[in-house]
Amino acid sequence: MKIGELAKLSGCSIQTIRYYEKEGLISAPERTEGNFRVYNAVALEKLAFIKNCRALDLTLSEIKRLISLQHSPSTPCEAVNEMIDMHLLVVESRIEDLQNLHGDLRKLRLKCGNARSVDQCGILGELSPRPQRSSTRI
Amino acid sequence: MKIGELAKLSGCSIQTIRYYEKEGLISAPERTEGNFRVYNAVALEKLAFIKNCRALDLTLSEIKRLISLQHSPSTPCEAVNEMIDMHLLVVESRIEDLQNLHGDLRKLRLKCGNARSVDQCGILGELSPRPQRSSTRI
DNA sequence: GTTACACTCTATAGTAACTATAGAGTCAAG
DNA sequence: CTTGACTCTATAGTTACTATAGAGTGTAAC
Ligand SMILES: [Zn+2]
Ligand SMILES: [Zn+2]
Ligand SMILES: [Zn+2]
Ligand SMILES: [Zn+2]
Repeated sequence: MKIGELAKLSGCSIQTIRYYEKEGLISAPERTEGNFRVYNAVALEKLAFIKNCRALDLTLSEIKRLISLQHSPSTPCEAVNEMIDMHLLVVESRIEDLQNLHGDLRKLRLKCGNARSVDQCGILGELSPRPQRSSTRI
Repeated sequence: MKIGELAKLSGCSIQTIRYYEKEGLISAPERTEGNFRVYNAVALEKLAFIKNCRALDLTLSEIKRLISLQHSPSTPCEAVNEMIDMHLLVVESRIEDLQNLHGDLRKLRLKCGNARSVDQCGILGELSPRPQRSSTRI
């Protein structure tokens, strides 16, 4: 099959497939006489693997590492476990950051009601630094 | 003050300050005879405003919009409220996505114990498409 | 006066993972 | 033989910076 069909079957765009090839995530396929790429079912599996990994938000370089690990099947798989563990930590800290952000945004949202003018806006007022509203200091 | 001092006081890097100027978030300051940028306290306040907004993950173009709103102080501030509301929705959906991802990663992590070889790795097995393990079909 | 040093200037390239073109070529059908 | 769908390469754009290179500025010591 040509790249268009592979794109449809895999759910990756044509440009993404060519990009993965350029980045070394999939191997360069055979070409027709007219220089068109020709793929087989194996290519589709490789793309599916990459898609699964991307759905877990693994980076392309992590995926590359996994692929290269697959090329030495008898080595221990510890590195895979570690990668997932690291990933879990990153995701957890991102969630925490976003939850803090969410709290900040909600507090900020409460600073302004409806139908004020820009210079009276509680939100903009909160975002602006306050040089002389220092009633808390003597 | 020159850009180095502003950078220290504001917590933005020198390059970031110049970048904000190029992007139109802060106005181009006066220059010395030797072509050095010269700032005053107002510039510091503008940077503080931008920093506050960035801490809430507002994009530079959203911040630009807020700044331009501040230039017409008597218009209603509805757009500000809407921006924050939109932002809350985006953050909420990102959190949800990440929590789903977290669940997926944890489930995946359980697929592999310790000290297997790469070709026996439960994680890699799960990430790979399974062409003939179709025991669920007839 | 010159030399060392810290600072600043512009312009450019890099980051991640694509997306979107431009302009040229391929190939089958009508 | 032309139309149209497809493909090719190469390049630029996305976001919010960061990191250079190479040149110039300004001040203080010697
Ligand atoms: Zn990772
Ligand atoms: Zn308001
Ligand atoms: Zn937003
Ligand atoms: Zn494993």
